[in-house]
Amino acid sequence: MALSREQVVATAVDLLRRYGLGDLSMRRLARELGVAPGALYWHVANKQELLVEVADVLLAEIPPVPTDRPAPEALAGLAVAIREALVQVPDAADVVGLAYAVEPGAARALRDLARLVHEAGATASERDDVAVLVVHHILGSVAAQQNRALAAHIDPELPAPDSTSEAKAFEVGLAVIVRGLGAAT
Amino acid sequence: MALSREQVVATAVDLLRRYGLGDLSMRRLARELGVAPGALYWHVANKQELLVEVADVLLAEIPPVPTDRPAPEALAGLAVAIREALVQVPDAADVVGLAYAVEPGAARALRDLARLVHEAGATASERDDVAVLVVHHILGSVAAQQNRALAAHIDPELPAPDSTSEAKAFEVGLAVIVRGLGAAT
DNA sequence: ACCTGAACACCGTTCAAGT
DNA sequence: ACCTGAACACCGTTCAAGT
Repeated sequence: MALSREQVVATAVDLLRRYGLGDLSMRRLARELGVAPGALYWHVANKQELLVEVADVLLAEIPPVPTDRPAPEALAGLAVAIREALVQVPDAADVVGLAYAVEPGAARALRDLARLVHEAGATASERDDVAVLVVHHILGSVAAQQNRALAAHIDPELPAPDSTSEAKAFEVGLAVIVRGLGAAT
Repeated sequence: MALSREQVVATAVDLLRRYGLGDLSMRRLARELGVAPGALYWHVANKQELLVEVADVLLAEIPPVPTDRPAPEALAGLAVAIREALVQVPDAADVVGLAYAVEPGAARALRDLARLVHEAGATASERDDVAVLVVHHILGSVAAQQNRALAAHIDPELPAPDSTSEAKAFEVGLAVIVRGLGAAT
């Protein structure tokens, strides 16, 4: 049976989850699918396009935000949920960062985030800029925790990151942003 | 005359400035220096160590912050200065992000930033977390602007980023953070 | 001490030719 | 329509051997 674009993307996600971006090469992916490397280029224009698709899959898995809570709470909840989903996937910050640069509004989760920023008190002119700030905070926090885990793995002298306190550090920054929104001039 | 570690790092910085990270390979760097690729490994353990040195050079060039202004102003001024310096250098966000993950307190500019966050009203417990937030905001903003410039270069349909409005978007996010600091609970 | 030559195990991408 | 085979132009890193 012929290969499909969906199959290529799904296997790429699987490879990323299991071994990280370093092992997500076009050649490795082709081997995993039992085809020649060139075959992939029938289904996907190039590696960058593939990675954008991979990011979309990761972001699509984030549960939609409940509609009954006040906006600042819902915003914080969604940001935490996105961070939690991404921190499980090796190099997720790099992959999503690339996708976000290419097409910022592609994923529903990120559009919801922008909307909640607005409802939490950002003026119309601030809205997009603050949404970007929150996304950067999420991706930065994910990358930082994963980098510390990697460093601890290589050098056993270093302490392994405690995911609870990493999450807490993230929420401190998030709280500052939300407070800043409320205290608009 | 023998090669020196400083010479290797300086040429790496030059290559990054002129052609970006894609052309900063160990082999390309060796060619530029007129030596065999293996020669570099006498002066530098591996590519990652080299990139950390490159980041340190970039950050060392940022002018120290004047001491006479109030902390929130000085903080904003320094953040803008760091962003401005890095946005000139292709892929600077990736390089500095890597270095920051490996050794967060290495560069004077970043230590100053953490100190000013404290003086601008962060409690002792918030201090480091908010400094991290500001660094992520800077690196995210730099990466975003450079990515848009790249996208516009590839696809001439897209608008080239206007550096003034990019800077303004950055300052909006920064202002939210500073306000959030002042409005501590 | 410092460097070369040569190798090892890889990359992303293209494209004529096959089915 | 979909894929193979083979190539092109690269990577980072190691290490015996040379000076």
